[in-house]
Amino acid sequence: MRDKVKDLLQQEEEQSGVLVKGWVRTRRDSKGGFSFIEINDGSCLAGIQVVADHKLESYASASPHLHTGSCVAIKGNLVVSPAKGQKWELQASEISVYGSADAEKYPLQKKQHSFEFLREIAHLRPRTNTFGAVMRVRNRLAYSIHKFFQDRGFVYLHTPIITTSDCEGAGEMFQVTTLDLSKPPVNDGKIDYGHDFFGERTGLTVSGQLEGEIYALALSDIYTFGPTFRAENSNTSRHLAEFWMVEPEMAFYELEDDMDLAEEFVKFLFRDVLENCQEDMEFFNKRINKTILETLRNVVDHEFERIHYSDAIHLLEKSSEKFIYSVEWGCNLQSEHERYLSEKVFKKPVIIYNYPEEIKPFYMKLNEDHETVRAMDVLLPNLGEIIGGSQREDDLDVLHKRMREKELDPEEYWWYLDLRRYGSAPHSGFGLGFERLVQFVTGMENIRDVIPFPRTPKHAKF
RNA sequence: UCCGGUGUGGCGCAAUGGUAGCGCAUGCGGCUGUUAACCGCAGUGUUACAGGUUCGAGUCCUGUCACCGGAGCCA
Repeated sequence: MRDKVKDLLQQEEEQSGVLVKGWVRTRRDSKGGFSFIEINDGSCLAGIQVVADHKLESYASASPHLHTGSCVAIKGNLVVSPAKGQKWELQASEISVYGSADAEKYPLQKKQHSFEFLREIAHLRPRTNTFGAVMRVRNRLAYSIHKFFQDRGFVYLHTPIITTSDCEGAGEMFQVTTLDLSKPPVNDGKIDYGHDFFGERTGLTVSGQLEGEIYALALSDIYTFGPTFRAENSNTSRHLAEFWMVEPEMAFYELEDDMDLAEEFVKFLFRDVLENCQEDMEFFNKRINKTILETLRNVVDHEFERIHYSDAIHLLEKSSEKFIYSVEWGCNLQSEHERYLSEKVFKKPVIIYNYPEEIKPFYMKLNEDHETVRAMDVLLPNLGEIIGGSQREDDLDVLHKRMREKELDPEEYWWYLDLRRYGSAPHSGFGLGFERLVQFVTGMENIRDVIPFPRTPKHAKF
C-alpha cells in the first residue's frame, strides 16, 4: 500500500518502510552526492521532500527522468528533516519511474503561470498548486452541501437533465435532438418535432425548480444538486454555459423561513471550509486574495442585512454615488447598485426581498399589496448575486392570472397547476450557483478557474 | 451581444516608423542540506492572420480571429 503525502506530513513519529507515489514538482541537486526531489500527489497542497543519495542502485537509471512533471514511486524512511523548511522528509531507498516528462516540452514550469495560459492546458492545470487547492475546496463544499441538507432531513432529488419545461425567466435552453439537422422533417413550414426522439421539442434543463416543487409537495423538504445549462451568449467572469446548481425546495416554508435557511446555509458552508480546508485556504489568502479569510469570517460572524426592495431603491435614490443606470421603483437592480449596497452601505451580505411583480417570473407569490412578490436575492460583496429564491404562488386563481399577464399557456403547465389544484401548500425554495460559491470562497476571480472543464460560448474543449 | 484593452522565443514582458531584446524556463558547466536555490555559458522568433500606407512596419490604417476586463442576460 502506498502512503499519501497528506498522511505522512501529519505523522507524529518517524516511519520506516514508507512508499510514496506522485508527480515531481522540483528537483534540486547537491554536489554533496544527493538530490532533493519534491513529490506532490494531490492529497494536500504541500509536497514531500525526498532525499535521494546518488549512491542508490536505482538512482542512476531514474535520475535522467527526475524532472518536473514526471511520475515516480519512492520507497524509503520518513525522518525528521535536518534543514529548515519542512518537518519531515523521505530518505529514499529505492526510486522507480512510472512516466517521465520531457523537461524541454512539459508546459508547466516551476513558477507561476497566468490563469489564461493554464486554461489552454486544462488537462495539466490540476497539477498546479492553485488548481489542486481549488478542486479540493470545491470537493469539500460539495460534501458539505449534502451534509447540511442531509442533517436536516432533506431528500436529495435527481431532477431530469433533458426536459421540455423551460423554467420561465431562467434563460435560453440548449436544444436536444436526434433529428438530422441538414434535412429536418417539416410540417406547414415548421420543424415537426413529432418525429424527434421524444416526440416533442426538448432541451437541457435550466433549473430543476418546477420538478423540485412536485417532490416538495410530497416529501416536504428536498434539494437538487446537479448540472444546469444556459445557452446565453454570456462572456463574463461569473457565467458558464454549464454550471452546477443547488436548489432546495421546502413545503410549509414562507419567505422568512426561506431567507433564514439561505443565511444558515451559506454560513454553514463557509464555516466548514474554514475548519476543514485550512492549508488550502491559507494558500488562497497568501497567493490569490489577501483578505479572503477575513472576508469569510466576517460573513460567518455577522447577520445578513435584510431590506425590502423598496427600501433598497430609496437608499440608492438618496445616495450621492453616481450610477450609470438610473434608479426608480420598478427597475431591475444593476450590478453597480447591488455592489454599492453590499460593499459600500452595509459592507456585508445583503438579502433584498419583496421585488416588483413585473420584473419577476410568474411562479413567485404575490404579496397583499398586489405590487410585489415574495422574492429574495442574497448578494455577497465583490461577487454579487449568489442566491435567488422565492416563496411560490400556491393560489390557483392568482397563478392563472399571473400566467395570463405574462402570456404563458396554462395548458403547458397543467401538471404545475395541478399541484395547486390538489393539496396545495405554502412552499419556498432558492437556487445557489455552485461555481459562484467556490469562486467566493477561494477568492478566484474567474469562474472558468473553479470548474474542472469550463463550458462557455465557443469553448467545449477537453 | 455591446464597450474598452491586448496579441512578440516554451512562459511573463520590452522595443520615439530604422539591425527584435530582457527575465524565467530549458541544455551544458560550476557551487551548495537544497527548498520560487545561486553563479557562468549556450540554443530558442513566419512579432495572431489577411490586406494596405511607406524607401522602410512588431509599431500606422482596414478587416478577420483569439484572449482579457467591464456591461447586459442570470446563478
